Amino acid sequence: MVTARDVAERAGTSTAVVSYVVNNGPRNVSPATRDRVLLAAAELGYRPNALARALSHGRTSSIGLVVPDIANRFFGELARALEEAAGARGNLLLIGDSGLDLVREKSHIAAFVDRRVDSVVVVSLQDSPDLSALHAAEIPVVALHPVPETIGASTISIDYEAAAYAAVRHLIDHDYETIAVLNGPSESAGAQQHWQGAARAAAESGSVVIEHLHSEFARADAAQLMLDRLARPERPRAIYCSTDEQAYGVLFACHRLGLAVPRDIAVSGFDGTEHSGYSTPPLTTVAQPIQEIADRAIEILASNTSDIPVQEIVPYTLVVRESCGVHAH
Amino acid sequence: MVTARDVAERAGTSTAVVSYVVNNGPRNVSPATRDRVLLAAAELGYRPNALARALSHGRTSSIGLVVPDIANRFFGELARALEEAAGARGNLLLIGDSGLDLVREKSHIAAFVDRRVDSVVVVSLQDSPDLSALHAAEIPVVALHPVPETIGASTISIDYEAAAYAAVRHLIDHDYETIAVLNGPSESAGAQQHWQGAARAAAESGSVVIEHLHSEFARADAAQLMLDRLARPERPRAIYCSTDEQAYGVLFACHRLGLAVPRDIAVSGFDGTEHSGYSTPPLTTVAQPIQEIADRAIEILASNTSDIPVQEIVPYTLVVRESCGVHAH
DNA sequence: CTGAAAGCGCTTACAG
DNA sequence: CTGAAAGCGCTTACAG
Repeated sequence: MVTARDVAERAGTSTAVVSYVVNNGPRNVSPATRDRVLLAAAELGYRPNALARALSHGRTSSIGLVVPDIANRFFGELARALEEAAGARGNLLLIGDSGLDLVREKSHIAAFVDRRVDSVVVVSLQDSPDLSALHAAEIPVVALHPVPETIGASTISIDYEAAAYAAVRHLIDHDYETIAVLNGPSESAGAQQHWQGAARAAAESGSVVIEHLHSEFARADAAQLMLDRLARPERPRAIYCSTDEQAYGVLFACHRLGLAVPRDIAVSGFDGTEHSGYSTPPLTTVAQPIQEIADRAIEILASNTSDIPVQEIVPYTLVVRESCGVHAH
Repeated sequence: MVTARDVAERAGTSTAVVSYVVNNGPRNVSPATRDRVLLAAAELGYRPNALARALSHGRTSSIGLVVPDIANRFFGELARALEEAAGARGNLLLIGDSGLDLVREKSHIAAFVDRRVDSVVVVSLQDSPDLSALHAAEIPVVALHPVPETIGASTISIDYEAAAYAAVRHLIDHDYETIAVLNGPSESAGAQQHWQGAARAAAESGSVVIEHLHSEFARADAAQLMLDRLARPERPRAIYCSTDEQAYGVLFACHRLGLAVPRDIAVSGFDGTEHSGYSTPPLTTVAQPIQEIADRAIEILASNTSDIPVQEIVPYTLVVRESCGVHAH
C-alpha cells in the first residue's frame, strides 16, 4: 500500500506536511504545497493507515457495541441507528453479537479493549453485566438498560417498570381478568422491571389474576412454551410479552392451536420494531424510541467531559393495534 | 494501559521475550523466564495492544463483512454464522451495514481498506459491485451471490436460477395457473436469476401465465405494492417472492384484504431463516445453507494460497409448508 | 510555513 | 535462551 512517505517524496515535502494536509491541521500549510500534496495523494491513491494513525494519535475513532442477538430485529434496528449516529461524528461502530451466550459477550468486550475502542455501548444479557475490563482500561460505557448504580456506567433507557405497568393496565382496561406475563429468563436485563410493573397494575385492579412465565427470547422457545401452556385448562385471557419476538411466538402458538387473536386471547409485545405492524394480526406493543436512544448514547459518549456516569430516561410509546382487542374505552 | 515494557521490567527481561511468551513464539523461552513473564502479565492485567501488533505484524486478524441490511433476519443469521466461523480461527468480524444505501456500502468498503482488514465478505446491493478499492489494496474478497466473472472476486452461493425454477415449478405442480413473481429492484443482486428461473418454469408448462413485479426488499414496501396489486381484478393465484421479507409483506396484504393463504392465494418465500416456520401461515420457502456458506467463505479466505478467484455452488433446500397449499402430489 | 526526529506499542531478524 | 535495535506508518512537539 502507498504510505505518507511515498506521497511526501512525490510532492517533494515531508511526511509531517502530508499529515497536516490530510488532517487539515494542526499546522497550516501554504496553498502551493497543499496542492502538490493533494495531487500526489490523489495520483497515488493514498489512504492513511488507520492503525498507525490510531496508534500515534491515541484515539481509534471507533465505538464498540455489544448486543445479545444481532438477528433480533430490535437490535438490528438499534445497531443501524447507532452506526448512523456514530458515523455522523466520524466514528466507526464495531458490532459484537453475543449470540445469547455470556462467554461471547465477555470475549467481545475483551476484543474491544484490545482494539482500544474509544467507548462502548452495551446491551447485556445480564441484569448486572461485568464491565471490569472496560473500567480497567478507562473506556467509557453506556448501557441501554437499567444496571445497578454501583456498576459505574452511564445508562439510557425507557422506564421499563412504567411501560410494563402501562401495557398491562391497558389489557386490564379491556376487562381481561386473567393475564399471563411472558418474561425473559429471570436474570436477564429488565426482567424484574417487567414483572414489577405488571404486578403493580394487577394489584391495583384488585380482581385480576396474574401469572408469571419465563421463556428464552427466541421466537421458537416462546412458541413451544405457549403451546404447552395454552393446551392446559384455565388459560389466560391475555398475554403480556416482554419482547416482540416472544409475542410472535405466542401468535404462532395461538394459530397452531386454532385460537383467534384477539378474540380468544389478547397479546401485547414490547420493543416496537417496524415489523410489529405487519404481523397477523398487527401487534399492540411498547415502542422504544430507537433513534433517540442511539443519538443520545453517542452524544453522551462524545461529550464525555466528566467521568461521572449519567442516568437518562427516554419516553416509550404504547402502540395499540389489533392484537389486544377492539379498543374498550 | 499497561504495556509490554511494564511487563518486561517487572519480570526483569526484555519486551522481545514478553512477545515470545505472549505469542508462544517464534522463539523459545526458558521455562523459568516464561513463568516470570506470565506472572507479571497476570499481576498487571496486561492486554497486548491489537493496533500495535497489527501494525508491526502486518495482519489485523480481522475480516470485514458488508451486508445490505443488518436488520433483515437473513443477514443477521449470516453475520452470526460468519462471526462464529471467523472467531474459530482467531479472527474478528467487522460488520458493515449498508442500510440499503449504495453510498454507505462504498464507505464501508473504504473503511475496511483503511483499517487493513485481511479480507472481506460482501453481499452487495448491486448485481455488479464496485470492488476496485479492495483490489487496489490487494484484499481478497468473496461475494455471497453471483457476480460477473470479470470482477475478480471469489463467489459462493446457491444456484439462484435453479432455486427459482424449483420453487415456481412447485407452485405449478399445485395447478396454479397464474403466478406473480415479486422480485427485488431490477439491478439488485440475484434479480435476473429469480426471474429467469421462474420464467423458465412457466414457459416449460405451456399454459401458466406469469407476471413480473418489483418492490424494495422491506416488508412494508412489499405489503404496499401487493395491497395495490391485489385490489385490482385478475389477481394471481400464487406469488413467488424473491425474499422471505417480501413474502411476509404479501402475507400481511392478504390478511388486510381478507384473502386467505393458501386458500385464495398461495405464497412462497426465499432465504429460509428460522422465522419462516413461525409466520401465519408458516411459509414455503427456499432455504439457503447459511452455516455452510459462512464456513466455506471463511475457509476460502483463510486458505487463500492463490489469488485465483474460486466459484462455488452450495445446495439449497425447498422447504414446503402451509403457505403454498396442501401438497398436491 | 516546513523538516528532522521522537514516539505510539508491538514484532522480529540480528548478534551474542 | 536472551537483549538491543530497527521498523511498521502515522502524529506532533520542537527548531528553524
